[in-house]
Amino acid sequence: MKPKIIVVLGPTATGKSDIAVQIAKKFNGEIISADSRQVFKGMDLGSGKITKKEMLGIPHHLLDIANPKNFFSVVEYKELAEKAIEKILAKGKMPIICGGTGFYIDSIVKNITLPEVKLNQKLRNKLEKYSAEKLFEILEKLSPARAKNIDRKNKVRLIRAIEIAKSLGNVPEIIEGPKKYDFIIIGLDAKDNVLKERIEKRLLKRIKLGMINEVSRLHKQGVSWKRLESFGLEYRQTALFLQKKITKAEMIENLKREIWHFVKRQRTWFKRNKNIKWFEPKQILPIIKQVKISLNKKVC
RNA sequence: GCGCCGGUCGUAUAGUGGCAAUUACACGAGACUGUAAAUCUUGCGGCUUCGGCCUUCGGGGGUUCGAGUCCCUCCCGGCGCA
Repeated sequence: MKPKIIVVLGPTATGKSDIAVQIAKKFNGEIISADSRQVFKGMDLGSGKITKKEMLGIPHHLLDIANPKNFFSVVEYKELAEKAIEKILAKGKMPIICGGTGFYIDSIVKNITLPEVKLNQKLRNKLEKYSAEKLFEILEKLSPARAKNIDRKNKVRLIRAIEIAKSLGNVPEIIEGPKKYDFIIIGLDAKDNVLKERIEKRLLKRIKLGMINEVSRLHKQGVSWKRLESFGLEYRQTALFLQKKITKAEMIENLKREIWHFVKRQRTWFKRNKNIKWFEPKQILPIIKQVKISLNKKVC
C-alpha cells in the first residue's frame, strides 16, 4: 500500500494554514508548504506566512529556504518537497502539503520530472530585447516539438524554453512518473463576498503589522525594485508605493483588485483537477474530527 | 433668465457625414514544459445554421443616398454672467 499524503489547497485567504495545522494535530502530521513566495526568507507579512505561534508546535517544511535575490523554481521545489516527504514518512508521521501554488502541488501529485537547467542571465538579457515572434523563430529551430505546443506570445515561456534548449540541445518532453503516494486532496473555497471581505481585512492587518517596512527592508538588503515587482501582489504594489509611483490609497485599491484576480486564476487552475474534494472553511473542522478512524484504514 | 461647454457599451475616453463605433480600466472565460502571487490568450449591445441579421451614441423631430457626427427643439449636468 502506498503511503497517504493529505493535500490542503485552495485560493488565497481561505484559511488553509490554520486548517492544515489542525489536521496535522489530529493525524500526527508535519506540514510541507506549497507556496512560491513563502519559500523566500524575509518575505513574511506580504506572503501571509504562518507565524511560529500559529504553528502550534507542528513542524513546517519549505518555508524560508531560498534567498529572494536568487532564482527559485518548481524544479528545486519538487526536489526539496520530496525529500521532506520521505523524511516525514520515515518518522512514521503524516505528510501534509498545504498551499495555493497549483503548479508546485501538481509537480508532486503528478510526479512530473523536469529538466534541471540553471538560469543563464547573460542569455536572458540578450533574449529579452527580442520580440515574441523572433523568440518563437529561435525556439522553432532549436526545438520544433516544444515550439508546437508553446504559447507563442508568451515571452517568459519562450525565453525559458530557449534557455533549456540551448543547455540540453532541445527541450525534453515532460514526464509524469509513477504515482508514489496516495493523495487525499482537500480544497478550501468560500463564497465570493466572504472571500473578498477576508482579503480586505487581512490586507489592512498586514499593513498595520508592518508589511511596508518588510518590503523596504528587503530592498535595503539588496533585493532590487524590479525583483520585488516581479513577485507580484503585495510585493509589487508596495514596491511601487515605496518608489512613490503610486499613493498608499492606490496601493490598497490595486491590491484588493489584484488579489481577487489571483483568486480567479487559482480557481481556474484547480478546476482541472477532478480529484479535489471541496469544502467551505467552516465545515471542514467537524469533518476532520469524524474521519479520525477511517483515515487509518481507507480513504475518507 | 442669458451665454458657453458637455451628455457615446459599468466607469473614464476616441470618434465632426460613410462598415456596432476607439482606447484604457473594471467585469467574464481560459491557458500553463517549468520565474507560476509570475506570464500569456480571449469575450464584453442582442441573436446567429458564423454567412450574416437586428437594435444602438440623453428624448423627439428634421436635412441627407447615408447622422454619434449637421440643423431645430426639449430634457439633464457643469461653468460664467445676471
